[in-house]
Amino acid sequence: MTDPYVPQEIEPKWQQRWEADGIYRAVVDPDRPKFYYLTMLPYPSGDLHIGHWYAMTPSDAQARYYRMRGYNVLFPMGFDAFGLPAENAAIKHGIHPREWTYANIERMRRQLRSMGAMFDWEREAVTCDPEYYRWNQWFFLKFYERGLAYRARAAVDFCPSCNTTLAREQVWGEERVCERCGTPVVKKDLEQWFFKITAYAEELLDFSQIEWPERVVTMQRNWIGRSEGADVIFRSEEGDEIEVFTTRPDTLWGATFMVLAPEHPLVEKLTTPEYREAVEAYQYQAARQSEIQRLALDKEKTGQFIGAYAINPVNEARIPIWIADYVLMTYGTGAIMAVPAHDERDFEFALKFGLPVIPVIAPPSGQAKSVLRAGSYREGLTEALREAGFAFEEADGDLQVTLDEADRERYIALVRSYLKPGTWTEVVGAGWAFVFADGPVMNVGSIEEERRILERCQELDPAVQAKRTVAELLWDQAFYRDLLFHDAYERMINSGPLTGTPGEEAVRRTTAWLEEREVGKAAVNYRLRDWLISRQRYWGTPIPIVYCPECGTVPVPEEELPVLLPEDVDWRPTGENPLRYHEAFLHTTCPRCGGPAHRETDTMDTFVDSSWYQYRYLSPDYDQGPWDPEEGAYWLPVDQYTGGIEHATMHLLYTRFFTKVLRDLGLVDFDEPMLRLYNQGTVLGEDGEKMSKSRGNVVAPDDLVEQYGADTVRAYLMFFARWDQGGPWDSQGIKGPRRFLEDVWRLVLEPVDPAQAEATPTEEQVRVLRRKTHQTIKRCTEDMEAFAFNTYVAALMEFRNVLQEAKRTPVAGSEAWEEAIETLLLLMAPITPHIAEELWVRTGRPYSIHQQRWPTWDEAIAAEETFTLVIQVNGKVRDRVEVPVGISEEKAREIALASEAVRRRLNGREPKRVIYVPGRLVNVVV
RNA sequence: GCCGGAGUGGCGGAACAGGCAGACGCGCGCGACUCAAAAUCGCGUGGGCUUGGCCCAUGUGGGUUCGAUUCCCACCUCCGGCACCA
Repeated sequence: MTDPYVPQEIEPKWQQRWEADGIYRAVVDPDRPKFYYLTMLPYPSGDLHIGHWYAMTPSDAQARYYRMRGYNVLFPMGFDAFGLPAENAAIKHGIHPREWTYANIERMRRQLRSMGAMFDWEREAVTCDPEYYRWNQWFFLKFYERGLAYRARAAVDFCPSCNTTLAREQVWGEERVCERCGTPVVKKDLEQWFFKITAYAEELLDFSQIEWPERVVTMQRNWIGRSEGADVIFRSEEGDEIEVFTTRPDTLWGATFMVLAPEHPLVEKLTTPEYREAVEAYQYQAARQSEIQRLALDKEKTGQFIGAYAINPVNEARIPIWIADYVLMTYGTGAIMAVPAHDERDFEFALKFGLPVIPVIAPPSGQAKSVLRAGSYREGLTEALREAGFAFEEADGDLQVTLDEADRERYIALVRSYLKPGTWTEVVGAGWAFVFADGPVMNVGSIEEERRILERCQELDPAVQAKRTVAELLWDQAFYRDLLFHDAYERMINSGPLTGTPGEEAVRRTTAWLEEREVGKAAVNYRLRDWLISRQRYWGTPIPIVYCPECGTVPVPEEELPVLLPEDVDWRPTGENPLRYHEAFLHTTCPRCGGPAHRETDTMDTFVDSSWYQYRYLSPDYDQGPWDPEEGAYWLPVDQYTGGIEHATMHLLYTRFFTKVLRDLGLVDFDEPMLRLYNQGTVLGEDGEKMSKSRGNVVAPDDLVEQYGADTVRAYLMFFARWDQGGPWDSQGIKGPRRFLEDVWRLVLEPVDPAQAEATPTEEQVRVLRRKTHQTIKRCTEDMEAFAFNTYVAALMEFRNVLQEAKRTPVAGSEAWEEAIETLLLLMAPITPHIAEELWVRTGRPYSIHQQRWPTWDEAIAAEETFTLVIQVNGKVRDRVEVPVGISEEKAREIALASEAVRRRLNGREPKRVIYVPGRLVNVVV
């Protein structure tokens, strides 16, 4: 009797043996090609989650695969050990964050070992070790020297629950919640430290050197948000420069007002006394509004005139200055020129507040519209219009005419002679013309003209006396509405010297024109903001800065690093940073003048730690630099990185930025930290929802290992879904992989029936088995390369099914059988390393299976001899015939036409067409 | 609103340079073993019908094609990201 499969016994045994033998130790070996395989490091929360297993075990399988393929693979692990939970635990339970963190790390190391992964533990790095964060400080100083770390006062996002500021990337979604705890953030005006990631905005948009998922690339691209346009300098009447950024310099002549962000620094100065009160009220309300997250979804525009005017530099037009919260201080210059005719938001604003609209770009349709109001024209006009070929419709006596822009003059001439005295009509198209019966044709081409037209209309018609602008007057005619606003790139009109410039040249020529006159220049603007790294918390890396009353802001000298986090601190129940009250930490001497000074008490965002951990892993004990350059020269950069998508615009952006700075510091000689990236999906609870303690749908890996063994858990995680998709956990489904392992156990260990063992297999039996063996190697190899772990396991299961059959035939025990078993075990080694090793060694093969070469397949052996020729009639399968692989087209057609099913449908007729797809099918078209 | 991704049996999922839809697994049904149950083994398992055969089936409706889960158009639903970005 074969002993049963007891993973609880064999798994710890092999884990210890592998570790004792150091078989996963990766050392620099210039003779072998290296492969740096990295998976995101966990936060030591206390317990390994099934999500960690889901992230790490398929990565481990692939790392093992590369190893078997002959690469020198480095697969390290560490802990992202600074952060809030440790500090919250301290406040709540009185345990020091250090103690809490290191105890958790100890526990998680044990749990990680139970995975049976090939981590090289001698490379482990823990980010809260002073020997780690010392280098965070060192990098900070380097950044500071280069002007890449700076302190500034700014309106920043603050999480009231975490009691600290956050980077823009760490505020999520429409509700603007804290990435960590989900609490809505508030704005605060604070002095904070920033890393100047915007200096690398352009380079960060270049993804040409990395193979990353399109999804991540798109998210980063959108996050950086590059737009091209021009900076234009407007001036207040008093001469203050007001710079705006616009992507549409070609619409400059249509700027009829300016809008500043409510918190724009010039507002204070420009506001006239009679508007001061109203402006301050608006500013107060706007600030409050952003705190309430503007939850009211009505996007109704609000704003306030500040009493001042600006001069449009292209036409000297005097335009009012407003403030409104739809202009953001954080984008561009915090001020805009408003072109209501060609910007939807400005249009809405202008209509609401009665600001003039001047069209300066011809509409894309090339059409114009005109309304002749009932009673404003004499008899015979309809006939005349018809005769002249103008299309129109009658609506309540009004005539609504749609004409080609080219016919504008002809139309005006015709209509004029029919207008009754004291009336007018409009032509709205490329420009808006007013045709007065007893006066000139007037064009809405400037603010003055707009005024004059409005006044004249009001004189003639009391009904329009309440209208504040021509646009408002025209808006009343629903027929005109689609022509009053558009944002197409088209021919410029009403634009002084540039009138007539075609759409495709408009932006470029206007920009050149601005540059000549020195009132503007081409500019690129980014949505990306600098990375706010200050955190008002204890459990993080102290920022190595000292404030001296004499010398100001002074960096701590390199040789004084690390600035140690003091141990003996008093916890504040509010979560307020205890460093601020730690006298010994706070008070220091100025490194420059030796006088009394005090330390910066903010600590760094923990994303600083994870921005370069892949380098520290190489030599976690090295003290001459952040890492040993010799190790770096061999292992870097990371060849394959795996982890969750949630870091797309945080960690994954920061680490790219960091690497580019390190390159500019001369520390690395490449541009990108991770050449290839793959994002796994998420394991959901059995109810299909995100796993959470409150839902009670959490799956604990320790229990699963206890019940099924690590190999089963690994195999199931790789089998149950596509890795990049993830899906709900199924406590029934895990039985499949467990049965698979038990079947393999018996398949390999239970002796073959002597009757079969002694019998000689037929050539056919041998050929069929070997074919399956080689086909399986091929499938598994391709699946492994493609991260298709689910079909990889499926292929192994299929192989198992075939072997179970074969074991009952004389092929069992043959050479082909041995080849099959050996192959099976080798292919299982990356997925289920323990059972593979156990069976490998038990069958007398040399330890360790994890030091064997990956099997190769022979195409000739893997090749099928026959295939199922599908016979279709009109595209529907009607018959199937097994035929040799090399069958000629002629022969295939013959077989198909001879098929009973085909003959019945043909019914003596000739087929219309016969389509032959080699190796697949014949389709008879009747 | 904009930008991505996805909709396939009872369930998880296979198969897409256009060519046998449902690999593999779970579950379920029947049978064997058992006093019995579990475990295990064998067989079956998309739906329907007038069942030696035929019809319908890959979110919905169209289209291209000899042939569409795969390509094109429109729409619906779900998930993710962004959201007054000038």
